[in-house]
Amino acid sequence: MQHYLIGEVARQTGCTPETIRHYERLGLLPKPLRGSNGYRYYDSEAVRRLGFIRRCRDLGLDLGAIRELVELAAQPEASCAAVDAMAARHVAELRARIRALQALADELEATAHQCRGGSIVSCRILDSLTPELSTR
Amino acid sequence: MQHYLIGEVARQTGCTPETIRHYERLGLLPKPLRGSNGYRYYDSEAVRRLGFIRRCRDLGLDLGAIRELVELAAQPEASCAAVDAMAARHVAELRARIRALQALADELEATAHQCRGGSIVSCRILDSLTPELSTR
DNA sequence: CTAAACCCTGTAATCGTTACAGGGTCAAGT
DNA sequence: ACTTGACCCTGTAACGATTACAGGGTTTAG
Repeated sequence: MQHYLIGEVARQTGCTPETIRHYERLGLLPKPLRGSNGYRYYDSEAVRRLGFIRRCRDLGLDLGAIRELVELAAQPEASCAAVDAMAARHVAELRARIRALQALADELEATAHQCRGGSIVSCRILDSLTPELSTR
Repeated sequence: MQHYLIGEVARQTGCTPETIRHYERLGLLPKPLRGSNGYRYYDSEAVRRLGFIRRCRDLGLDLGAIRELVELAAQPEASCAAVDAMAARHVAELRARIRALQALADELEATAHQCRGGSIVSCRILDSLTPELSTR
């Protein structure tokens, strides 16, 4: 059975060793075997699990949600519907974030185009970024 | 000349009083006048400036970038091109984030559809979230 | 005259990570 | 053998942007 040092695991998963130790402290990763020198030795299952966590983070899940998933996965008799529901909920959130970012990017781009090479006194960006105040 | 208590400014700009005091500590907002009771009194210029900051935050700019903008705005002779460049840079970042989120949402949605009501042992979501390990 | 709704300061928590200080270990090269 | 460099360890503190809390003072309406 192969084992890996924390640095190798880091390279394989795209996390840093610090993040891996951090996840261990949080209880998201099981405590790995330790050599007589105190080094952590991970098996491929641990690498797989960390890869899962990393990927979930990329998807924008927070560690709380990931913890839910990891715990769900640890009970193989549980219904897949719970996982499915989480996924659906998260997709909805992602779509909402995308819409908001899209609007903001469009807006910023539009205002930037109004301003080319003038001096800042007439710069429209700063003006257009400033919301109207209740003009009363 | 009208002046506003911190709570009124908060309501007008959508920040909390705590955030406003925080910005003052960071030097993003000039120190306001103080009454004999120690209360902060803001004028409409300060409200405007805070509105600008708030709006930039909504746009996804971090406080460092906002600080740059605020300082640029304070030097009216500076070229508008700098502001323009910042805006362009930020739009590019936003677009990249949008693309990534889009891909991830699609992926999560696709995998969720593969899994309806089964038990977790055969759940594809967890599998598909786990990246392929170097199969060697 | 007192209770609610404000305001103040200063400090610490949040989240997910990263950095640092101050050490120990290991493999390769000279 | 010995040093160099790349790794590993622990524990603690920083980051960014806020938010919460403790422990107080002030103002306003009933």
